[in-house]
Amino acid sequence: MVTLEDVARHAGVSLATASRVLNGSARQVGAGLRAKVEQAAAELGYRTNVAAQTLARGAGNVIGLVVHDLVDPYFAAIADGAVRAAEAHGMVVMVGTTHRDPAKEIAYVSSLGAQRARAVILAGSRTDDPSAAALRAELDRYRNGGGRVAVIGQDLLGTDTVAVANRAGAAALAEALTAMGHRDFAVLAGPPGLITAVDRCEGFAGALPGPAPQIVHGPFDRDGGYAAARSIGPGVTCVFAVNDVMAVGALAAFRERGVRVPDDVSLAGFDDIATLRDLVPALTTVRLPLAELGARAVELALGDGEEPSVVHVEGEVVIRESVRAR
Amino acid sequence: MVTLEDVARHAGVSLATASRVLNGSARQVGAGLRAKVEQAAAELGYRTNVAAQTLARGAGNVIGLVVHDLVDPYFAAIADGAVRAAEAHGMVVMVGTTHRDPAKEIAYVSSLGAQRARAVILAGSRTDDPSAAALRAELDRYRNGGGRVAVIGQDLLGTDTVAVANRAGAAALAEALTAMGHRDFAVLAGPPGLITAVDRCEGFAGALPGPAPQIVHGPFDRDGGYAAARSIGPGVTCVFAVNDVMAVGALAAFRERGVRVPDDVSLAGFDDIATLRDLVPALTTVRLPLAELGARAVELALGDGEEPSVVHVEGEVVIRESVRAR
DNA sequence: GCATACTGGGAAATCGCTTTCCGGGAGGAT
DNA sequence: ATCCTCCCGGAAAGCGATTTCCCAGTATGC
Repeated sequence: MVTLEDVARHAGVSLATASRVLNGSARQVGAGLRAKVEQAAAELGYRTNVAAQTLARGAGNVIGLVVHDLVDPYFAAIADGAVRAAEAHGMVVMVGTTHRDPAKEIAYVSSLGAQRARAVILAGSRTDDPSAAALRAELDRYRNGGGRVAVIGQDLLGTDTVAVANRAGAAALAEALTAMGHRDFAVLAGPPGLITAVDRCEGFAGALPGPAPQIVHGPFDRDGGYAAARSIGPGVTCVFAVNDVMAVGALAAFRERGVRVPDDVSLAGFDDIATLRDLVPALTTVRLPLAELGARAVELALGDGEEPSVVHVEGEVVIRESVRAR
Repeated sequence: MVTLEDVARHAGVSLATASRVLNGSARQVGAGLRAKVEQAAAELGYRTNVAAQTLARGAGNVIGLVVHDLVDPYFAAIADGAVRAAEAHGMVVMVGTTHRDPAKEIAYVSSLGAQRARAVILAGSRTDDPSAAALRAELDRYRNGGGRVAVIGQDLLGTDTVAVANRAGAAALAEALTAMGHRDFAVLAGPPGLITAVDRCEGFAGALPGPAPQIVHGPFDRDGGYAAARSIGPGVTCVFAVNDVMAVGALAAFRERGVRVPDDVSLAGFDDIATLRDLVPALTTVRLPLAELGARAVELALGDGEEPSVVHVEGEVVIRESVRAR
């Protein structure tokens, strides 16, 4: 491998000068030497050793992104946004997938700390269980080492946050559905302890003028929606799944049982994942700018680093065929 | 940050011993000292500085994965498999997305080289255009620096490869469709220069006993399928899209124009992406073990490194509702 | 014309870890 | 008891950059 020293020798300058030319520095270098160094680097095919650079500088160019599941379109979209934004800043993204295991989330933060990652971004909502304390401890340690942390979702870790208006979005959806004549709702509410799920569920229920909705708990994924939909009691005219992948599962369950959407029951989700586009019927949902969430988190984490700041993002109700007025 | 030296001092041993205990080494360390070091590390909250380790060892624990688009379920599934496999080997994955720009692909390989990444995995098929030479040059340079390269798709870069039997899979599909009574086909063939697309198209066409299929070229993504489907001529009873996302687009186009699938025309894709599961009608396709592709590529790239080896993966025809016998 | 910046170049000290090499002590064979 | 191995601990030389000083040369202010 060609090292900086090789380049310097080849160009007939000192190591310091070569470094200043090739890897950016506050100091200026004269045009003549600068050209010589650049040419030498090109001829030799020099490539910076990022590990050495990271060691010397004390900070790397890696941004860590921790998601639950890359196959879930929700996280895929966020990751996409994050990768693009990182790229624009000359950073590169390392992804970890936890598959909803809090221990793995902690392990990833720890590993990213070891990498001296510039920032870590946590996507995917937290539960309120005891492992949260351990995660917080790990994050604190990471930050004490000079790292930055940004969270996508709820503002509860005391860090930079891209906060999603889950309650408001769900409430707006509830109002829209009510305005279309629905009164008897079921909510596929996800896991009882998952903050995002709880917020959406409560936001929705709180905005309902009529009777309290039927609440069905279950996993936060497609199969969770599928299972939950099968245990909805009678008399419901409209079902709200707290995220789109659950709604997709619910739709499959309805289809299998011969329940027609929207003729027999209306259905709405939350997130507006890309794959909804080709679903029949098209799914009513609350649109979130997913790629933007990822990108904003990156910007935040790369920001100047004063007080932890919170960016608020709102959802927009999108009514599609899966809901019919009563 | 607490360094290894801090730990060594705290434990009253030398740097070398601490290193051997904490970061794995061929050499043994006596039980007494080992315990002291471990305790000191725990008390101080020591965390290895990976950058320093990489520098000293000359090889890091990063695997680079370059895909076209994380939002495409095909790549998401591959990435998921790769991340899991990497994790099992104590490695971590850095993803880059090219959005089908060959220049970006090269840039990522270069950047991964600078990271001293242990291996880079290229997913997403290549074109046969001139930039291929530049990519090859960059890959060679990377390998000369001691890196490993694995490619998912076609065996044409002279590296470790997870080769997909595109021709055979498409041929098997053609036979299955023919056996169901179809004779008049259209192929949504993707871009003319894209190897994967060409292989699937030719494999399909070559296995057809009847007249040559109608070939419609277009982009390799959902919208490409949508557009291509709209320009299919009359008389066709069955359409083969060279990948699933294109088939999904085609389905949307048909639906909009009132063409019923499978009543008016049958439709098949290739890949068996996860999102097909909730499509109506369920899509006939050739199943590829996508996550496994990613995982196998990682194994290959981490293998002992003799001759470049090629793993062959076959597709399996899966007939679903979107195809009807004639 | 002289003191005072200011500019750009280079020598050398880090950064935190791995690993080679050296050496002392324990154990086995003769 | 002597000699040879092993075995394991430590000192120190890198790994490839960045950055702080130090310095000479030139520009600036009066």
